[in-house]
Amino acid sequence: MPRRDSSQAAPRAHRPQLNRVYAAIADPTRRAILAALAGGELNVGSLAGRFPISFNGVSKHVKVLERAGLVRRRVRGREHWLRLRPEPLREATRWLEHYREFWEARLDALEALLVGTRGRRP
Amino acid sequence: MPRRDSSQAAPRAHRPQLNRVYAAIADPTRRAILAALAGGELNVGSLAGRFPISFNGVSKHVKVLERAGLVRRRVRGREHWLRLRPEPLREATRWLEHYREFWEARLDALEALLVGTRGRRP
DNA sequence: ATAATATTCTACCGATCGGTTGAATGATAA
DNA sequence: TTATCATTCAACCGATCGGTAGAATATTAT
Repeated sequence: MPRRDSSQAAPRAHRPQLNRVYAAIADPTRRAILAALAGGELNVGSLAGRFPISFNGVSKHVKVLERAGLVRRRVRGREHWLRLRPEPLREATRWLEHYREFWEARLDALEALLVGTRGRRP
Repeated sequence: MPRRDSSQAAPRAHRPQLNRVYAAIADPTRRAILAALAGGELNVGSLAGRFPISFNGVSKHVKVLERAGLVRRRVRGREHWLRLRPEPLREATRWLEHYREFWEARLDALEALLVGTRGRRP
C-alpha cells in the first residue's frame, strides 16, 4: 500500500486517516478495546467476552479500529488474532500537540496583552 | 458549573467530555473552524464566510465545538463572538500520549523478545 | 461425514450526523 | 416605526452509527 509521507511541519486538514482515527477513539467501547489489546494479542472471541455487548457488536468495533489503522488482524485458521498498531496514534497526537501548543501560546499572548492594557484580572 | 478534577494518573474510559472532544475534531470542517479561530475571535457570520457550506451548517458545527468545550461564545448585541478554549485539548492530548507511550513500549518489548528468540527479521 | 467452533456477512432498528431550507427572535439602523 | 442584520430554532433529508439477530463460511474436532 502506498503510504503518504507524514513528516511534514504543518498538519493538513483533509486526511481521511486522521478523521478515522479520531472518530475511532471517540467511542469509549473502542478505547476500551484498545486498552484490552494493550495487554497482548487477543482473538475476537476472547476480546468480545470482556464487553457487555454482543460478539457481533465487538466484531464491528474491531473493524472500525482496523480501518483506522489502529488494529492489525492476523488470521490463523478459524481464529483472527488482533494486535495494536500505534503508528496512527502518533500522527493523531502530533496534530493535537501542534495545535494545542499553538493555540495556548496565542491565547496566552492575548491575555498578557489584555493584562498589560487594563490591569490584572481575577 | 462543577468541573471534575482531571489531574489523575490513569485516564478513565467513560468521560463524556473526552468522547465529545474526539468526536468534534474527527470532522475536518470543525478542525478547520478551530484553525480559523486560532487567528483570533470571530463572529459566526464572518466565520461562516470562510467555508463552502451554509451559514446554518457552520452554526451547527460551532454548537458541536461548544458542547465539547473547545469554543466559548460571548454574545454582544446581535453578534456572537467565538473564541478558542484549548483546555479540553490538553486532556485529549494527555490521554493519547499516555496510551501511545504505553503501547509503543509494550510492542517494542514484544518485538525485542521475538528478535532475541528467533534471530533477526527483515 | 458430521458436529462444533470462530468468525464474517447481510439485514434490520432507532439514533445521531452533516447539511439544507425557511421561519422566528432579537438587536441595530433608517 | 420599520427595515435590516446576525443569529438560532425547527423541520426535514439521506447517510452513517452503535447495536442486535440470523444466515453463511470456513476451520477444527469427533
